[in-house]
Amino acid sequence: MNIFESYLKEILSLIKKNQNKLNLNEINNFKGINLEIPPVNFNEDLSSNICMVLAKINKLNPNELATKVQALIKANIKDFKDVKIAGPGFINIDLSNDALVKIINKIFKDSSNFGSFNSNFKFNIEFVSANPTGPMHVGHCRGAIFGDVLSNLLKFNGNKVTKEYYINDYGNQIKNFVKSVYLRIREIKYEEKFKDEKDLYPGEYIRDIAQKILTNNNLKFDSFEKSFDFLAKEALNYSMDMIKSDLTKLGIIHDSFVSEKSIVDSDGVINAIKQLKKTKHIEEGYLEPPKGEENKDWKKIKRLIFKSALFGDDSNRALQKNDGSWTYFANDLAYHFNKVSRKYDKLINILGADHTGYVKRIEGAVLALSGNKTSLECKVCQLVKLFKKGKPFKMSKRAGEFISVNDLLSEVSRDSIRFMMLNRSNDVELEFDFEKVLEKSKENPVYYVQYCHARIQSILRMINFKVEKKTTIKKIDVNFNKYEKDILKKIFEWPKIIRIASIKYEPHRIPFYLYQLATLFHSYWSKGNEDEKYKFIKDGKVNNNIIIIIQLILIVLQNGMKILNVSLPNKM
RNA sequence: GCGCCCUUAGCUCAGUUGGAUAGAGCAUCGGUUUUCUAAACCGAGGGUCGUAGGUUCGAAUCCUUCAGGGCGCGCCA
Repeated sequence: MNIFESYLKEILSLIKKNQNKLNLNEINNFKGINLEIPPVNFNEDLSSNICMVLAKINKLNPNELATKVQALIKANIKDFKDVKIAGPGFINIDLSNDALVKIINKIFKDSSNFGSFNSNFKFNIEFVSANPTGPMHVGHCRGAIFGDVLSNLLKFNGNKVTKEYYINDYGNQIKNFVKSVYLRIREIKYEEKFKDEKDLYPGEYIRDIAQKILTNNNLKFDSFEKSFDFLAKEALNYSMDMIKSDLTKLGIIHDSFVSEKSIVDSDGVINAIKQLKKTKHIEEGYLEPPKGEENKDWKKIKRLIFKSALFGDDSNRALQKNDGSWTYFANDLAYHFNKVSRKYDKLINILGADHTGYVKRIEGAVLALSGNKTSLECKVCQLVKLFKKGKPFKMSKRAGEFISVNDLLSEVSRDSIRFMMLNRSNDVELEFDFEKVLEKSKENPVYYVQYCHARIQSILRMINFKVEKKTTIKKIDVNFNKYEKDILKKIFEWPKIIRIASIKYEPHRIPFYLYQLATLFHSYWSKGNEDEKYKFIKDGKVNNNIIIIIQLILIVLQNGMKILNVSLPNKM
């Protein structure tokens, strides 16, 4: 819903009609022309760069053009109270009260969709995909919440979104994981000492899994090889249950879980390779030795190679190991071929910072596999730096020392974690101060926004006012005061925030915006402390302007927090 | 060495896909509760937007150079 689109159209058609008078030859390229809320220091309701853009294309003086356009608009568009020229050629517009009423009614009419714009794509967003070898830790949280909120945001605009989790239940890591469980079982059942070898998982949760398996089964577990298939299935189930339970507690529910093993077992790799051989993206050949540290396992052997260098990757990538078995990347090709075959319009992967080097090859792979029909965009979330008592706190699953999501959730509310993890752009590192997040105070932005909602609900309770879904207003009794106007302008900005957040896949813009909106409200509210005339409630009543304003704020808070999936308490 | 990301107030960060006088929070200093929720508000100080060029009516934003920091650079997953 673009609430100013109709005005922009009116202006454009007016200009087209008067093209000759305005000396405009080129008029078909309207790219970059906008009509939006001016910066805070300006009092006008709307602002357009139209004259500057058109003047550039037609090689005219922007100010002269603006003077003519100003006269045209003034004479023809009734909803505008005043039209001014400012700066290098901006057209600034004051709306009439009638126009404000129209816009506000538009918002009220379809309040639960206020801010969304029509979009109808089929998305697949893959996120979390934490290895099923242990519980989720704090670092996983960021990508998890990012992906979840991005999904909500895209759905808000009318897209269809599949939230997907890729289970890496294949390969050496799983072997080591299952071996760890096996050894813990031996420890419990036969009192054998747990050997702390370097690739094993020493974490306490492994013992829990072992214990659960023992409780439910009366097998001997006298050979690792013989027990493997059974143990792998059981241990992975317990592990995934842990992860799913953590995700649920964070408010995240995936629509789809895809197993790497099942992809490989159903000849997925072979099919993907067949496809890529057709398109000549795969060849048999030799690779250069790896550049970083020396690798004693490296062998110069003829093997299948994906030509990822065609897509900007540093080098081509091996699909087979020394023994001819598939690499992780080969399996991933199969998985993404599977995604492509499910006919999505757009694929998104949310990755951790340690996977940046992987982006080009996998994005290239999707283009190759789909014949350029499907695009994959990888969003990389930078590290979460955990601080404890002023010192960085390192997490390592291998070492078994980490703060799990479960630990975190036992002390910090889900709301705070969700809001906090989105309070930075995904491109920058996030400092997550354990102590700070534990504080339930103004340090924590989520409380500030929730408090805004609680205050509004308190007012509504006080005057016994019931908010109706589809309300309308007929006119505005008195002009909005400057505080109300500032809030209105912020409200009118909401669709733009949503649009940009959606286009750029940047959900962090939402918490930032909501915080700003809450600031304006708290500020206005407090004016009543200084000046009696700004008190909201007088003789048990609230004037119409305030009723309008707080209902609008409610709409935005509700739509925004619904996307974030953070609660809005009525009382605090 | 190569790739990706970052560099904006003392600190942590926003910044509208090129717009007008670059903004918040924290910290510092000073104010506001017999009053609708002080979990709040108001005011003050604080900036060569890392450096040097370029593109144009206009650059924190785009291009190039250099410097500093982070992540990665397997035939691990």
